[in-house]
Amino acid sequence: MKNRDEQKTLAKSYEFDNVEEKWLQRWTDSGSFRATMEEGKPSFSVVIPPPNVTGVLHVGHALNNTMQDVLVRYHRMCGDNTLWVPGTDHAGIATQNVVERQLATEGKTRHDLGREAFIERVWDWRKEKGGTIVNQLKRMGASCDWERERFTMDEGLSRSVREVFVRLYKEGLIYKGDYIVNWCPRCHTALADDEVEHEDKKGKLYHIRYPFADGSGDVVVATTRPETMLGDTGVAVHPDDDRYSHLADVGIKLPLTDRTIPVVFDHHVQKDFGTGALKVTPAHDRDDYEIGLRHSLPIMKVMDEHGVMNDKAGKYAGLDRFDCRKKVVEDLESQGFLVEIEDYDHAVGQCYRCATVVEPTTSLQWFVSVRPLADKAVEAVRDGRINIYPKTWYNTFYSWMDNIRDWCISRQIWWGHRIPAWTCKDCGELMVESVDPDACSKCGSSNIEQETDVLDTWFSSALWPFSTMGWPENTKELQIFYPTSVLITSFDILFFWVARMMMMGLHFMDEVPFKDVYLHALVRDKHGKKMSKSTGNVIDPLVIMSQYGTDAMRFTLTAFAAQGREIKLDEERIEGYRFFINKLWNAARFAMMHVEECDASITDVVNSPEKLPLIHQWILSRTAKTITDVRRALDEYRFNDAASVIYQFVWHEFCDWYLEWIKADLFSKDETLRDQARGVLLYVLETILKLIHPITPFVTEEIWSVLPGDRPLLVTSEYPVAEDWQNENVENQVELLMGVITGIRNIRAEADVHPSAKIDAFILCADMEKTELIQVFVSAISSMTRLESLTVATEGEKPSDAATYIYQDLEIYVPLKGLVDVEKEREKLERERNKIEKSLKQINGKLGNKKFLANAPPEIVEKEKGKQAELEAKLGKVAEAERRLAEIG
RNA sequence: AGGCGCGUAACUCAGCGGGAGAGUGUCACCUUGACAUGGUGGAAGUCGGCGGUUCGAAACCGCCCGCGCCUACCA
Repeated sequence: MKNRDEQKTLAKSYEFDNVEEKWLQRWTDSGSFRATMEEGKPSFSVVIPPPNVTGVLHVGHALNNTMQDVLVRYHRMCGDNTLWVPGTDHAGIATQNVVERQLATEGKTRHDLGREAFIERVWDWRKEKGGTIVNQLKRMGASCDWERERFTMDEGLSRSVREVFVRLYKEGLIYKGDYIVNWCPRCHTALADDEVEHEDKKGKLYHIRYPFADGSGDVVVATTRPETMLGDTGVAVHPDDDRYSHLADVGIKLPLTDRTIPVVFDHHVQKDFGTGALKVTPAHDRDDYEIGLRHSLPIMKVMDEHGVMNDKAGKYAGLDRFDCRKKVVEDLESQGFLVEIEDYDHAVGQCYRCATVVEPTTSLQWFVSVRPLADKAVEAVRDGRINIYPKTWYNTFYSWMDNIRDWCISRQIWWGHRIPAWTCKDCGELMVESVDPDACSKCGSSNIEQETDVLDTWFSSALWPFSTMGWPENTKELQIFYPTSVLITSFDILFFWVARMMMMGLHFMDEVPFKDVYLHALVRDKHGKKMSKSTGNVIDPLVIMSQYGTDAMRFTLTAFAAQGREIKLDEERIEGYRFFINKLWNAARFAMMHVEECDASITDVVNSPEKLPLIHQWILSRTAKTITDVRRALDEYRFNDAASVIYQFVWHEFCDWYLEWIKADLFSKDETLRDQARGVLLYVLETILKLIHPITPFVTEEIWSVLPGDRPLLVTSEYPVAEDWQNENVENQVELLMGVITGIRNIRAEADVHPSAKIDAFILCADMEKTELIQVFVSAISSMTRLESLTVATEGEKPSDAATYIYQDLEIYVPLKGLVDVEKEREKLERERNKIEKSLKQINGKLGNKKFLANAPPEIVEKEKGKQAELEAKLGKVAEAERRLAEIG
């Protein structure tokens, strides 16, 4: 695998540029990301949330795909049949808008081209620009099976869409009807409820006087949209509202028109809002529409699809809806109907694609009856076939599903899956077929016409988990990889997408589309603000990757991905994690100095750890623990925990302690000691590389490639399995030695002893076992604390004129030959004593409390007693040191 | 209006019933045979407030104060 000429000394610091490019190429060339489908292996599959084909990688994508890639790489290394399906979404309105804008620069509209030519133009655009986001995902190292890339408009997926539509129609779950929908006057299309975004806006509330037809009085109504009054077909009041009970037979003379409209009684009206009277415009308001239905009020549309007033608006015809509003208000005022204008903040619905104010309007649309589908989805979540992480989303999910309305799936645009429905122009028969018909199925006429509407983009993405695997064919992929293992996506498309996948998957596959759903937070700036171009606080992952390297970005995102919290991303943190990558790099560089010429089999020494010196047993114990913790964290989607466990282990255990500790052995003339050190060192380094590879694939693969021996690529190596090496006794012993070392270093630092100055130290400890242990490690301790000599005894003369440090029941003394700053030393001891006394007081309080002794579990009581004894011993030592200090002073 | 979430060291956050933690920053000292993108040591917190449950609360419950987000048919 490795060529001789590739072997090189590792550079002094990690330079990612060439490394990243190189490995992207090799992973691809070696087919490492290709899904395997071997018999008898567990399978792990993920489908990517398909980014819009118009998309450009933003930090949300970066987070989402890092998380997926971490899991996918982890499971691939675990030996599972692993599939990650990549692809993009045709993004109906968004893509059409992009191409329309392009046409606009040529002074054309899509109507100039006509439907077919326009669609061709969109395909051209896609061929040219549609690969952008895919290439950016590749650059991140996303280990998708790129040969299986799908597009929601490609042939296979379009077939699935058509099949689903036809089946749902034949089952009676798709219907066509004239209903009120959200209409975008700019996009000229209907929008689903969740495609409308609500934003609080400052508006006005207009109070208008509606006189009775018989001139006997009037009623005042309030509205934020006075122009819609032209379409009013009634006034509604609450049936129990005494103020209006006499109006049953009185008509209303609608101002500015010559129409008379009835008063109806409806429970929907809030008695205490305004005057308790509501104007009813069934054609332009969802609630009014429903009131209208209940009372058989006529539906009168006064606007066209551009949001311009139509003939029904009388003299206002031709005015834009907002101009009309002004004019209507003027006229009402001049004719004395306007009572009052009040400032009023309220939520205004806007198109999620173009932010145009949405106009609720009745029109002929296609709908899915979602209730039966939604019930199945809810059931699957309730009985645990689908788990949602973090748990907090269950409530939101259920309440949304309980209130779900039929889904409007038709869109009056051109780019998308055209609805497979034909109408016979002769007999009016409606045909919905999976194969294009050429004649009417009823009268045989060939004078038939296909529906011009296309389907909501989310209709095709709802099928994504099975359509990408070849449905409706029963493919091997479906057998092995469906249901997928986990869906990782942002919470904001829980309903747009996740819920609909559940419905479609359960309905057509009779099985959930994924077993787990992990909903991650949105990435915000370091102050918690939404990133936006206008605020200028956008963190661009492409810039980050160039500046800090892809691994640093991936590690940062992984470390930030705690469940259920918004992610505040701070560029400084990315820099910090880049230092970590460099730290790992240098640790490897150091290791290479010692193992470069060795045979890879030197790691065999770990097979009998009990024969190894203590420090190696210690690092192997810690390694086993780390493997266990990382695996568990990844299995439970605790990405941040996985990252921090690794960070802590690599930096603070492997580098800070282990590498420093074994230097002596590595340079030793004793071959056994040296080879043991080399072997364990190489083993632990290999394990670390494997452990972190899913998070930081590039740097680990690079280091791996220069390690001794012929080795397959890291990306397809086996993920570490924890051996039975955890050893509490070993860890306690090393902990004690570390305490001693820290104590001596502390004395040196506090006493301002120059780091290179060699000094003597004494340790007194009554515990035989401990003193013996320390005896064995005198040389290691001395070299790590730069001692001239270290004397250990169970009892003996306490050196005078010495700085002191108390650790457990040990007294550590460093004689300073008149250099002891008595005052400083006294303060230090006092601080120490205060600290001990404080905790001791707490513990004594507990142990003196009968209720505590009676109620607390015995092991807790024991633990507290142990702590008490330890603290008392330590307090004794401190007191003694203080006494001696007083003698000197 | 309802729902959800968050307030822990200067900053960003972890911990979510048994001795207050990490990273960054900060201070002091240090180019010791991988790393100054480094090492060693230190300082730093009434865990938003008030009550309650408990032998024991940063954690559980209630209320309050601040801050986000989502949903909603008060026109």
